[in-house]
Amino acid sequence: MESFATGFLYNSTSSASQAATYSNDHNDDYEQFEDDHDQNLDLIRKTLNCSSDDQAALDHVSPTDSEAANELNSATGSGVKKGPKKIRKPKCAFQTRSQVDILDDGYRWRKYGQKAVKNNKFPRSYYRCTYEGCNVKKQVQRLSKDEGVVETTYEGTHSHPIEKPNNNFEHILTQMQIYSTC
DNA sequence: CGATTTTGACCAGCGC
DNA sequence: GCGCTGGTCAAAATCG
Repeated sequence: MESFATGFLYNSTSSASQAATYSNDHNDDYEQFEDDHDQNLDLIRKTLNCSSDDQAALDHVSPTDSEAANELNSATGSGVKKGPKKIRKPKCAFQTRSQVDILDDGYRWRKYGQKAVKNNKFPRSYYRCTYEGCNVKKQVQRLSKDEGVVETTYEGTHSHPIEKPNNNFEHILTQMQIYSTC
């Protein structure tokens, strides 16, 4: 399996927006990164290191920003009902060029949903970390405009170490956790 | 047999 | 108010 980080999307700790450098209309931009893995990591570092006021608005993700960051009241509550207050969770997204949808990042995930999304022929999958007490979620979606690109959105912060620390993608995540506020 | 995936239903937010 | 859309639940099915 080979995967390349191709672009960071946004950090939703704020609602400010800026030019959608990595929007679907710029898929050609990915190609130049394929030969240079270090450059990919540098790109991630640069983007994650942006202040929380920076947010690349990706049109098919950002509209759900505010509500997607709800506190996980449902973990103990009765199903779909949500609490009265919204607590925004750190959320970051990036794109990878990969043959597979599921990037093995070393954590154990359980799929809890899948939805067809607008303007995309591929469904979006919803995963939750299975570690007890860890409420980290992620969304995985393949771009219809470029089937080789998988967009992964992480929400929350793991409260435990990686369970399978010998994967190639772990290195990228390690980099991300160092340089991001997520 | 426990863990995970699948999938239809439900709910909330938003725009019109 | 209504319809659309995204996010989640939970029962059933499947897997290891």
